[in-house]
Formats: sequence, C-alpha cells, structure tokens
Amino acid sequence: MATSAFQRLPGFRDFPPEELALRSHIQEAWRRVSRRYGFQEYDGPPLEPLELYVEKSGAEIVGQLYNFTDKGEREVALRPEMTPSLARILGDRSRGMSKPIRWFSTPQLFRYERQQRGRLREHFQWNVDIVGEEDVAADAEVLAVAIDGLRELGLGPDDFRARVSDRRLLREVLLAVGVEEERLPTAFGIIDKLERMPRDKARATLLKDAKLGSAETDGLLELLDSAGLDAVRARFGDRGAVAAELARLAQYLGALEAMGLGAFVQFDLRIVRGLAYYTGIVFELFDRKGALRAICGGGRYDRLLELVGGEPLPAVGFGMGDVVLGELLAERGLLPAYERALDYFVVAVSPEQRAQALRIAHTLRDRGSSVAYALKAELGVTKQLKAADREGAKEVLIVGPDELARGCVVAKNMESGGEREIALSELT
RNA sequence: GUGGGCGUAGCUCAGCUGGUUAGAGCGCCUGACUGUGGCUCAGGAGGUCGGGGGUUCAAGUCCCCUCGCUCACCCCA
Repeated sequence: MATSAFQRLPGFRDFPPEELALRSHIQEAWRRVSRRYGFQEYDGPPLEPLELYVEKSGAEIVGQLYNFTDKGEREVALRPEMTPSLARILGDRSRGMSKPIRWFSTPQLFRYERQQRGRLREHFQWNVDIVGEEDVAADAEVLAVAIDGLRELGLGPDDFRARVSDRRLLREVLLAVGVEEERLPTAFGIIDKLERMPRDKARATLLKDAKLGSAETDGLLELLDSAGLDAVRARFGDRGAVAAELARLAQYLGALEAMGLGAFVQFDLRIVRGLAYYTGIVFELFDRKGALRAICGGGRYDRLLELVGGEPLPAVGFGMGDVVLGELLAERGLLPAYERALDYFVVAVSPEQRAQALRIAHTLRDRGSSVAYALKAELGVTKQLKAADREGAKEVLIVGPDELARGCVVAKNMESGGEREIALSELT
C-alpha cells in the first residue's frame, strides 16, 4: 500500500467525511436521547493526572493507561474513562448544586493496548450519570437511557439485551453460600470471568481461591447459571439481607417494566463489572447473538466522589463506546449511506454572469441555505452540472444571459430534471 | 506482552511450481457534449508490488529483519 511519509499511530482512526458522518449519526442519537431525559452535557480535559486513575479504577485499567511524563515532570494519562473526571469536576462544585445532578458527555477516551476487533486505542464513549440520588429509580432511569440510545439507532429487543445484577445481592448470596468476608473480592473476580472460563477451571478456582467447599461450589455455579431472580429467592429468600436486596432489584426491574422496556432486561447474577468502584446495581448491554463485546456497561458507584475528595454523593451511570456499537449497526444494516447534500448549486452560463451568480449564491447563504458553485469561472455548463450532481445539489440555479435579460434565472430540480423560472428579485 | 493470518493502483482484488515493458473492475481526469447532470462510448493519469537486507542469471513470487493491518490470548474503557 502506498504510504505517505507519516503513518497514523496504531489504534487511531482518521475520520474523512464518510466516516465522520457515521460517527456523528451515533453521537447525535446519543445527544437527542440524553436531552430527552433532561440530561445536561459537560466535558473535561482529555489529559489528566495519572493518580486520578491509579487507586480509583482498579488495576485492570491502570495497566492499559496511555500515560507518560510531560515536560513539567508530571505523570499524566490520556483519560481511559470519564467517571473519575466527572467525580473530580463535581467534587469541586457539587455542594452548591441542586440534586440529583443529571449530566452526560461524549468524550474521546484512550488506552494503550494492542488493538483487536472492537477495541482500538481510542474511542468515543457516551457517558450518562445521575449523581446525588440513592433511590433505585435513578438506576432504572440510567439503564432506560442506555436502552433508548440503542433504540434511537434502530436496534430492538431482537438485537440486544441488558443483563443486570447487583453487587450487594451477589455479596449476600456469596456470604449465604459460605464465602468468607475477606474472600469476597476474589469470588467477585472469578464470577466476573466465569463466562470466559471453562467449567472445570471455574470450579477449581472457586474451590481453591474462594475457599469454598465442593458442594457449595456446585450449588453456587448452578445458581449463577439459572440466571433468574426466582432461583435466588427460592434458595435464599428467607434470609433477611438477601430478601432486602431482592426487593430492591424487583423494584428496579418493575420500573423498567413499567416503562415498557421489560423485553430488553434480564437478571443475571454473573454480571459483576471489572471496575473496582461499583457498589450496587451493575449492568451490561450485549448483542443478542453474543458475537460482539459488551456494547455498554455501567452501574452504581456510591463512594467514588468521596474517594476523589468531594462531597459523599451516591451516583449511577454508564459508558457506551462507539466502536462495538458501530460494528453492530453495520451488521444490522442500520448505518445510513453517506450522501452529500446541498440546497443549491449556482451555474453561471458564461463568465459574464459570474458576478450575478455570486450575488445570488451569497443572498441564499445569508438566508440559511447551503449553496455552492464552480470555483473555476470558465467551466462550461455541462461541467458545472456534473459538479452540482457530485455535490448533491437539490436544485441548480442557471444564470444565463437570456434569462437575465428577462429578469429571472432557471431553477432545475436535479432529481426530477424539471425546470422552472425564478424572478431575480426573489434572489437578491 | 504472546501466538496465527495478511500487506500488489484511491478502493476491492487477480498475478500458476521465481522468467519479457505488473493486470481487471470500480473511482478519478479528458473528450464525444463551448446553455443542461445521471446513462453510454473512446482515451488518459495513477504502482519504489509496505520498508530494508539476502539468495539467484532473474524476486510481486523464496529467506531474514522491520513497520503496519487483522484475529485470538492476556485483559476489558
């Protein structure tokens, strides 16, 4: 492949107009849905102090940071996720803000890792968060936004589903099964990886690392596989702590059901999420076929704002990346064909009409229309029409000596080919 | 970080076991068509065969290195 002297950095994308149109298609849908739910848009710096991520996000993210030392000897990182920045921004000003705070953003995020399908070193991620509301209704609202973001792009219940769980419930279930308190993080880690692990390995790991008995392990695995609230209720519903968590989850699922989004939601105790800061309900959105990576992930993180030095505020939110989503949309034929669009293309039949054509073009632009014309003044009418066609003009205004003499121009509709005359007085 | 596959025109690709001036389709440019686009026809431009080194009389083709892409692992925004 002929290469220019400078190559693009690996894992980064160029966005020529056709590609940018696809990206915008997605981002504009995200924005429409966010605003429909009453969220306000914000942004932060793409470069942050390294330590913002080191303790807060867990080792998983830190190992993949795109970080370096700047000229001021500061350890910095390109942001790998938005939530820590949000926490910092709110830490500075949330005390004076009315709650709940509903904010969204579509930042470009970065990671340093070898790229593969659905994962580059850079992507755009839709972040939606509700801060300052502990009610489970906030959790439901946030998941509803995520689901509607995908619906807005044409995806339905046959295309994707949300798998939801609650870390508090999982914690109580694990305690009930007999996992020791200090083994809980280990057990969480194993369950998070369960689906990517062979059965016997999962079993062996639970036995060894989570220090579970053989019968308990089998019981737990069976429960996780059953993927139903009823199974949990049947086995542990009589335990007060479990029952309380089940009640909250039922309320959550009920809210989504009431919104008419029940078909998209499925309880699944195996959803844990890798990030360390999640504290409650967590969820992930997957394509139905299970062929792609998770499209979206999120959950409740009630301690994070405190951790970065802010007001202790409960929070819930999600991130949805553009790369996997773009793949899914392409697969389903839901990406729009790229086309150029122009309201008018002004043709001067000969250079003598050039000044008049420029005047018309500018008048129309002042009125808000998109207008172009051939920059080379000496092009023939044929070439100008070809150019008009290429640029996607809806209508071509032909400015010629005969028409000018009669005080008008010819307006040619480029789709039908039909022509009509417009008085010059209407165009200047 | 580990392993597999792949790099030929702007794009998609063809080039048999090494053998003359490296091809096709699409796109682009020009003309047929100096006041009417799409369609058609004719012509044209465009390649250090990713880069470097080696083997050979001869390398797009074989070998080594390197860069990039891609898939998987690790991990998972």
